Amino acid sequence: MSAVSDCINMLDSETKAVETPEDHAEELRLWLRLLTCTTLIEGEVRGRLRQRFDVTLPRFDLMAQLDKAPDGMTLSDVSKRMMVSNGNVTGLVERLVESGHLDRRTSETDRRVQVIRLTKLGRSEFRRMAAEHETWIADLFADLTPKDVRELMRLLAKTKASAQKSAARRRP
Amino acid sequence: MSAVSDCINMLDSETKAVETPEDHAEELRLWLRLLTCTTLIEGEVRGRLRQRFDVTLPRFDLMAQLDKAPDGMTLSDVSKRMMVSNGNVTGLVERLVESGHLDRRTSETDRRVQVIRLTKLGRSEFRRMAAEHETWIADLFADLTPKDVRELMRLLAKTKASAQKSAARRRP
DNA sequence: CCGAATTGTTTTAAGCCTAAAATGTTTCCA
DNA sequence: TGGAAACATTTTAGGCTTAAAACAATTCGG
Repeated sequence: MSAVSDCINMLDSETKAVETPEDHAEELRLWLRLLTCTTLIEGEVRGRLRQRFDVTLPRFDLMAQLDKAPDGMTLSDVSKRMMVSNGNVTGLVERLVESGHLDRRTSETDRRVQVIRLTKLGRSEFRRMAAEHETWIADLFADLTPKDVRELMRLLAKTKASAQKSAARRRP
Repeated sequence: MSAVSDCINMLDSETKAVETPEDHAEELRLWLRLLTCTTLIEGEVRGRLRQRFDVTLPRFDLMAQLDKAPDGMTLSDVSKRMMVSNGNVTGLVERLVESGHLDRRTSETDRRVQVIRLTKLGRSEFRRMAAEHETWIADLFADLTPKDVRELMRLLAKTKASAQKSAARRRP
């Protein structure tokens, strides 16, 4: 390679002024592996919830959010926490109110807002499921040492921050 | 704590004969963080695919599988690779055949089997999307060092193996 | 104060996804 | 060879999910 092309390449890598097709195969593989892990575990949890408790994963997730909020949450809160669309929450809540697990009421101070809470039934059923759920998760991760867990936590925190930054770059 | 209870606890942890409510909060947090990362990145990729190419993520994923298999794949192959149900693939393929991206034919040697391939259109569109997709992923993971990437790959491989083992324990 | 943005929720249309049952085909083996 | 088991796919019924549009209530700035 000539001195001139060396110089051009150096400029490229320094300034990013020219498009050189870089190799991002490693990041791609990492993303696929991350996705595989999540899909695998999620499918396993979904199946166990259905078999043991005849409940779906989204219902369980919604109840988990509410269990942490004794004073209730608004639908937008839930939607942000669960990272799903608003309309999605509307339907989910509808079914859980119908089955007696949730209580929904319009806020006294802002008539746009719906506040939802677990009912007694909802809370007791959730607690029962959550206890077992925790053992499933422990079993699924059983081969990881405490050090592995710590290290994964750290790297995933870094990953999350990186992805959030990238997302913010696109729509500021 | 008495020597007797020491002894009992030791037996517990050695033999797992008695149920002691152990603390699995760390594993639970790890799972939630893993899920958050995946959901975040998946949502971002989904949005970009829709905006730039008006294509859905499942369609893109299916085409990605086929791009790696020039001789085509059977529906079950695809279903296993993508870790989704058979019926799901049927519908997905239907729509992609309809739009001219896929070619589906019954196997000559086994009339149960459907073999699908990318059409010329499908392949060229996929390659165009994949090139850009790769840069999105690189950007989403941009803050990870090469060492971080390697370490995550290793730990996720271990996680996957652990989860598969746990799943196999349940349905052998 | 009043209209314009903003905010919270629901609706709509389309597609994705699953588990289970049904259908058609091949293989296995007694 | 005949039928049972296994396999590949489709169908079914129901639920999940999204983006975008519509609707309702509040807030904000002039």
